[in-house]
Amino acid sequence: MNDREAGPGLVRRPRADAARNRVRLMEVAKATFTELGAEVALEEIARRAGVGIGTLYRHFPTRDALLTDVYGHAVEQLAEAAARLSKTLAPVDALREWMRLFVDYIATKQVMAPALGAMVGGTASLYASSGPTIRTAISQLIDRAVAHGDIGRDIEPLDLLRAIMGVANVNNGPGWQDSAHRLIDILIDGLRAQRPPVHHGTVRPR
Amino acid sequence: MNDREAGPGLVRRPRADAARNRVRLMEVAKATFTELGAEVALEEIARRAGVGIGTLYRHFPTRDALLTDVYGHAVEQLAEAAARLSKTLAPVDALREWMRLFVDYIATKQVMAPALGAMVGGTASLYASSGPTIRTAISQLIDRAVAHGDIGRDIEPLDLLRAIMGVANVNNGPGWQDSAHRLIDILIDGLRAQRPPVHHGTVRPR
DNA sequence: ATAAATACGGAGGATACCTCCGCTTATCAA
DNA sequence: TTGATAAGCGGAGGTATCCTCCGTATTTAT
Repeated sequence: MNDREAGPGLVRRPRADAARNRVRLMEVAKATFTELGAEVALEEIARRAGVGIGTLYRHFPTRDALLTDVYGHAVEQLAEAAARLSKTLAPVDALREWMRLFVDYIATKQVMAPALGAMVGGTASLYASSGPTIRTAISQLIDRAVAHGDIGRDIEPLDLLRAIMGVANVNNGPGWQDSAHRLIDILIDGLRAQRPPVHHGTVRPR
Repeated sequence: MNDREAGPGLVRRPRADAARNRVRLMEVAKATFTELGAEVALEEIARRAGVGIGTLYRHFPTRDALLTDVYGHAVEQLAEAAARLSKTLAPVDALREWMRLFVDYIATKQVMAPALGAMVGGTASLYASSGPTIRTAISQLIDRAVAHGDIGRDIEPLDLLRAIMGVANVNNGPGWQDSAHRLIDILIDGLRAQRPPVHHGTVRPR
């Protein structure tokens, strides 16, 4: 009946109530972050989830841990998008599209601004968990564009995102997305300005 | 002996102890912000200054008020620098230099990152007090470059600074200043990429 | 059914914010 | 100088949030 070996390495099935609470906490946390912002009191989340504060802290020892678990999948989606765009678009276009996607994610789930912000350089723990994933994604896009000769400038991948985050951190006025998109274009043009000598005749004018 | 008119509009000389405490608080706050970051407990500052917390709050009703008063002069210096650079350098160079100056300010007084950050778009109150000054300064530089035909792209002035702040917000590793400087060059090249048709023969290659 | 592991949950200590008000001190007029 | 009074001081204390700790309750596996 038991699918585990007995003995010192014994691993019990996780308790049903624990699993239930964890899932419920994540659902409630996501809704509450969206409704009240990422600074909401953790006790509010526990209260809404109908569990004690102790339970919340047991499952997610820090606020960052909670944010990471709640929004981690978004990071994965962004990483997948980078791979997909690399296959379907010209290098520079892929880079541009991915950055726009990044902005759109922030726009859709406002709360992701602090979360993604931390992921590209904020809180150490959050950075540790998701930073490398994001970094790999954008590095892949940049490397491809460099290899293709479209851009030649040496840029720290995450710095591109940090620049955009800077604009997004002020989602005042409905115009911030346009600002961010314009900034992306400017950055890309800036990157192209110093591209190495072209080696295949034509360079698509954007 | 009294240089004021008596009467309903009477204005006493401010009390000496009040003036002393205000100055002392600002000195201590500056030192403490630099040492412990902008998030330090205000009660710590009051303690170090040897005054009661009530006194601190009377002089500076909010943390932002304190930050503004402590770092407001830096904003003025930046504004003056913009005017000065406008007179001594070519438009694009003035813009570049000013942005570098902005970065250097952040680098020198690390705590200015949050303060300047708020000034270019964070907390409403801080933005209200210093935002316009900064905005005027950089707008002046951008307008001049546009008028001169060096850059043609429509950019929200503060967005340039926000982009740089994004990089500065992560002053991890000693390399961030270089990153910021590189980003400035990229941004400027990006802005130049779409400049309007030149109308005076030569355009200085950077 | 029972033992043992696991998880629950909230009381409570710690810290920080900010207000309020009785007491102190500086200023000004006489 | 002195007295009246405006101005300022400062910290107690209410509120809020964080996070830990541990007695109790639940679940699992035998």
